[in-house]
Amino acid sequence: MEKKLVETQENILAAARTIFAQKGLAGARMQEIADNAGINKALLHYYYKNKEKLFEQVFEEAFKKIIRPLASFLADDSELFQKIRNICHLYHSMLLEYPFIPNFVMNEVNTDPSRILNLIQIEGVVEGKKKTLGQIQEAVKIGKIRPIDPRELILNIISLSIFPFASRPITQELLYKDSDINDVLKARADRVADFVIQSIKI
Amino acid sequence: MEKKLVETQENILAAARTIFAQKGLAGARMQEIADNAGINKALLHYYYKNKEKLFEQVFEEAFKKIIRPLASFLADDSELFQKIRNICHLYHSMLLEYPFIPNFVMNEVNTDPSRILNLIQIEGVVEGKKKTLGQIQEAVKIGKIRPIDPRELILNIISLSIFPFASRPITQELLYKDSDINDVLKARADRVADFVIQSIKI
DNA sequence: ACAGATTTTAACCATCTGGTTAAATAAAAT
DNA sequence: ATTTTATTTAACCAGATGGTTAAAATCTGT
Repeated sequence: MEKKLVETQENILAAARTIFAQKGLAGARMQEIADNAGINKALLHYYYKNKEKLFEQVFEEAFKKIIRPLASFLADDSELFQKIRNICHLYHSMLLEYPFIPNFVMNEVNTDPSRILNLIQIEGVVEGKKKTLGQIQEAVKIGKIRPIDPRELILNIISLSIFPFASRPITQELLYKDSDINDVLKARADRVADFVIQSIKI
Repeated sequence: MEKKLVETQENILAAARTIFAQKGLAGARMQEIADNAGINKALLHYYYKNKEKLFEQVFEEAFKKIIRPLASFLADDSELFQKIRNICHLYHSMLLEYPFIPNFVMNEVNTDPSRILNLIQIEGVVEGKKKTLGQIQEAVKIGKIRPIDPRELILNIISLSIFPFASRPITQELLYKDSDINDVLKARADRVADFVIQSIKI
């Protein structure tokens, strides 16, 4: 019994992820989510009281997928260049599996910024941040890397890792019309890390 | 008479930009746009037959604001490093004025990718592209810059320029909670150009 | 076979929303 | 002054949508 219960729930969540990611909270239709999950609307409401509750769960999952690689990076004790390679790989492997996440999260955060305020504290981001900002500052001081604002370095790494996924339809049409952009993105983790390291190393 | 006609129309468009950017096509309400424009719903429909037509105009404007700096870059005859500085400044000054555009465009393109297919051909992007891709390849060949796929270089420049605006709410909360992120973004054009050039130059 | 949980069917409802209409007013152009 | 255009008011409508309900049917563990 447990099995079917969980299975149906997972069908609903998978459908909700697809529809919400494509159309957003306002554009998604409960009927379409039900269809996509292979059930009917009544059963959908039997599992999730209302659209908002279902959305919250999907959004929270997605947001955590975005914030976790960053938290890992900030808490990582490795040497700086290795850390950079690590986060690039974390983001790229996550985004190849869930390419819809950046757009989805950024869009809903834009619509209702208060949604993240509760979610952003958790996951141990705060503690790790101090450590890594200090590590970068130290690397600048001892002449291991060029002078750069640590926050800027982090922002650059994230921008290079995430933006190509968020902008995929345009980027594909504009730059990779002939080739397979998925292969491009697959190979990109190493390239991004090299690009960043090349820029800061002395 | 002309004056008032144009003024009302501009009020409507300004309101539509605000509401559509915040809530998307599906989430926007015609009543809210009318309120925001200081008119009533009947008059709004007197100017724009329906929501879709109004949205199309707003979206087209926004998309052109995104694509034009890129077209400029691709058509630019300057020396490569100067071109990179140029596009970084173009994007940053545009986005400081219209910070909502990246999110808005990426989101709606994601919802309905066919929307850009007509818009992407125009603006002389196609011709310029060949030129700049060749220029970058030549720079690699003569050893002016490190080996890099030209499309990748372009994608990196755009990622670094646009992503921080698209992700502003999260970035602000995460990295720039104490400082004013607007000042950060204002100073960023030069920093991004330097970051890129530093990475590719030999 | 029985009890309890899951799923379907199918109808229903209240509300919201895009869009319309028609008449009255105000403003501008002639 | 008269005509034309812009704007308001206020009511209305049809369709979509989130959500509910109740009864029947199906499944599952015991």
